[in-house]
Amino acid sequence: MEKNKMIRIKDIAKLSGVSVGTVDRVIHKRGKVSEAARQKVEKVLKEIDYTPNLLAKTLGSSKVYKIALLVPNPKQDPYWNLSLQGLEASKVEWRPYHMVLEPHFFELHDFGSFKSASKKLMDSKPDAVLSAPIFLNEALEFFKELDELNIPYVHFNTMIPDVSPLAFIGQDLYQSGRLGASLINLGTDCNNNTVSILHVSESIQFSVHFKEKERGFRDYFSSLNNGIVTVSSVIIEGDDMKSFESKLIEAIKKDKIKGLFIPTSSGAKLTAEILRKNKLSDMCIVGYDLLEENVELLKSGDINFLINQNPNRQVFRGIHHLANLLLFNKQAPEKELFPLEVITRENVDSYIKSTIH
Amino acid sequence: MEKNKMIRIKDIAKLSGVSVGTVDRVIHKRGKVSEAARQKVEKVLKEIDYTPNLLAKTLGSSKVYKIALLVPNPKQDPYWNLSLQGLEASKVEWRPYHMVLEPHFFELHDFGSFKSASKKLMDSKPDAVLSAPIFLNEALEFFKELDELNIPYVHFNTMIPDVSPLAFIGQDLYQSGRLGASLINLGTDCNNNTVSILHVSESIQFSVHFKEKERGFRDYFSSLNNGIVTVSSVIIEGDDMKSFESKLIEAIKKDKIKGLFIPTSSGAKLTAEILRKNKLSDMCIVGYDLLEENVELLKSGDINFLINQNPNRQVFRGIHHLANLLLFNKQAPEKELFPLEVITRENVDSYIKSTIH
DNA sequence: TTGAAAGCGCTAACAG
DNA sequence: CTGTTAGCGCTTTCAA
Repeated sequence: MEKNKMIRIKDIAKLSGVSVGTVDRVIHKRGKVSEAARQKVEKVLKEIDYTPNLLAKTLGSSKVYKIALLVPNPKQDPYWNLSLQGLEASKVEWRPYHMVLEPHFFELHDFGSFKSASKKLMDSKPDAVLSAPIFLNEALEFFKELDELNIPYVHFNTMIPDVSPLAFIGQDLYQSGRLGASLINLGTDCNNNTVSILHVSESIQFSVHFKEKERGFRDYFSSLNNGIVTVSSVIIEGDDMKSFESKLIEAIKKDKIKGLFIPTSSGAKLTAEILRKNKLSDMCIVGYDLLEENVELLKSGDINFLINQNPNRQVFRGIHHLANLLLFNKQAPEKELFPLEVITRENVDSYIKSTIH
Repeated sequence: MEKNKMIRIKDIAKLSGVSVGTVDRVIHKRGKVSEAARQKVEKVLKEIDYTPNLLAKTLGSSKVYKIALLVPNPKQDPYWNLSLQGLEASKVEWRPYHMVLEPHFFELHDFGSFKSASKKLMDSKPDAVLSAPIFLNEALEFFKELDELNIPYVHFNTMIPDVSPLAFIGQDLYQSGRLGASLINLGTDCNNNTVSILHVSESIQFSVHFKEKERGFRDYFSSLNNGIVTVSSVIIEGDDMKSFESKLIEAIKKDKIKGLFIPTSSGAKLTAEILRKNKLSDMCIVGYDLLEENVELLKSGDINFLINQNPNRQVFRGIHHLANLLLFNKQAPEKELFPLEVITRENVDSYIKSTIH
């Protein structure tokens, strides 16, 4: 079944008639090898299937790898706080392999703080970077810089154009929108309804993210042929929060809205409070992510579904790929798409209890 | 932040005034240590926080651990085939740590084959066992034997009484039944319906499993106060397959069944085929697990929901716990409950694509 | 440009 | 009973 013995550098050395030192130099391209020796070794390497022993490798080496994280300040937004939990899990996972993980935070609505955070990050000379690509265009120069210095980086949460990270970790946002639509379709009893997508104080920087979800949402309903469902959209801008309530209520009354799709994780709570206050309880609401407040709302029946983006695991996997690259030189898949998890009142506890996930 | 240096056996030796050999003997309780030396070392151990370096440990040791798996023959049932995929993932995960994983199969309906498989398993002298506890009572003596030999074992899939494995990995089956009920409740348009749980050729051995699901299913509907839903149950026994069709159709007609809950992963296909043949399309069906056939049915709209039990990951986690025990002496949690994953036509692809999960 | 050799932290065999 | 020592496979000097 299994190969009898693992092949060691020593074996390769013997086979190619050189010393272990030379083999090591060839494998790691550390130069200082004659053309003749290099060819002999590479010939052998081609013929056999050598996998270095990770244990011996990190035990024998003093090199410490540093992976830097660049994310919005978790104190500002519970969503990013969730993602940070993945960092802690990663720390214990990789500590044995000399991997140091350092988060760098910036303020969501302050480009200046992004500038300075990314500067500090670069100063720390990381071997790799995991980043949530906020401030899209403005941050392009940051990714350029990483490219130039040959520092590998992985993106998560939102896929952005014109950048080619080593990998992207996240969900299919279009499909996420479709799923949200299908859940609302399930939850609203009859046809002949209006449903609406509610954009509540979304950062402009994320427009791609929410546009994709909206596209999926609308496509789902327009491809539905059994009933007439109208899709509208309500937009609540950044400092519009005072008029949020009146605007929302007005739209609901005018369009007879029966279903609300809220693509921001923190929008559900604001909305549910308004609906409750105005005694509008026959509404089907789909929100995002297992924030504590959202879990409450699900249990109390104020909202009907959540779609879980699993930000903590996104970070965990992002670091996994980076570590694998640094340690084994193993290429990550270009895209790792996460499952679109449907959370209801009846399965939410099972998600919260499952520690790992 | 981090401790400056990791503490090594060498340090402990110096602190307690003995040699590394003695420290090693104390730590591993290999005897051959004088009371005086033991006390000195243990005093130091108590004061500092020593964590052995796993890399050095497995590198320096020739010990190979063997974990045996005892599961139904995957060729007989696609469900168990899924679970076996977790084995392959575990193999690559743990190979670097000298962990050998060996499956042992038995036939689902043949107690004799269970006997001989478990016998062979014991003969292979495993260091730990992961098992799906089929043949409940009949297998008790097997677990007794493991207890006596002090071989740790973990159960997955179904929790059984009167046995205390190191850990149980699986789902809350009662809640799973409730979830199934809630999905059917969503999927059937109006109230005043009959819904039914369909027991199709379930192994008697699993009765606990299905009883729990049924209990949750019934409880959900009886706690519902907004509509009158009647719950019936249709039982198709092992060799009753010829009369399956007539029996099912008869029940549907008689009770005006609008929703079917099918707690076996392989039951959905049989049922869906019959319904399609008899042109009964306005039925809400909830089945289990991402068998290829079930995925097809979900996509074609013949069934409405699947609840994913994630058997492959159950195996993966079970082995994870066992390996952690053998390697680090790290205790596993008594129960690891998995999230109850809701699969619909709109998110099924996202689950299939996500390799890891 | 090369080979030899000294670690990395732990285990296990071997003399005392 | 106890200390010493030779590996485990790889990295990283250091001479040659």
